[in-house]
Amino acid sequence: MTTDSQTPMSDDMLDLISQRFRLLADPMRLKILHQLQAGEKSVTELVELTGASQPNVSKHLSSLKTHGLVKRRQEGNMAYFSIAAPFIFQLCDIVCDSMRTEWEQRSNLLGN
Amino acid sequence: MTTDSQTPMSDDMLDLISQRFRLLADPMRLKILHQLQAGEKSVTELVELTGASQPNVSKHLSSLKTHGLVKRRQEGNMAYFSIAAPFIFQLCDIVCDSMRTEWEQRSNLLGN
DNA sequence: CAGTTATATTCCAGGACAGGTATTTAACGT
DNA sequence: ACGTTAAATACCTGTCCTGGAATATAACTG
Repeated sequence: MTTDSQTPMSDDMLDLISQRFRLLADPMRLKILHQLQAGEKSVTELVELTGASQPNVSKHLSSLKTHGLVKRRQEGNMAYFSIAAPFIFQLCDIVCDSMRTEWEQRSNLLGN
Repeated sequence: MTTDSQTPMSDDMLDLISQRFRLLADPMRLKILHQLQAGEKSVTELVELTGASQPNVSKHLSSLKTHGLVKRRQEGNMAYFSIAAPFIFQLCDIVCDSMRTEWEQRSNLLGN
């Protein structure tokens, strides 16, 4: 299924979509998600891997969880987080590909 | 080609990707892009279609153009804008689909 | 129970950004 | 040249949001 380009999109829908994108519009959150792509991680692990402060990581994880992008599993003392919405990597792939093609076009303009 | 989940992503790359997402993380910009999906539009047309002020629309178009998402064509007195990066609609489609499936899951939980 | 470790939360300060108003620039018609 | 229309820019303000520091909560250990 694809988005209809004819019917105008409701403002509520636009808000929801932009909300989703805003969640991905932060380098630290992307970093966390990228680390989680390799598999489930505890908060402490993510703190070490990202170099961010523990409260900062916890806060980002909280918002990611609220919006359903990650899920949380508690085990004893610690909390393990993992990806709940694999589609985000499709999004990142599309963005990365678009940047690659742009760079290629630019280098072609310069090189030839 | 797909994003490598093994090698850590550089901070610069994460910044660039998040920048792209941030461009889509605004309802008004999404509205403008959605209108442009139907075809090239002048600034005045976009002002009418979106209900935003003219300076506001111009500013959004400016940032969209700077990041290569739209292109500008001048004709006499007026400026026509059109989509330069169709991949953004892939992104929106993926997000919309993800929201649809979430809602279906929720309604299933409630209904059954 | 006291101490320690892991995580979450609160509070605050600084920066980024969207929208409004006013103004400017540019191109057209008379 | 003047007036008008289209678009862009400058400036300001309020708001959102990120990150840091301190604190709170929760679970384990002895």
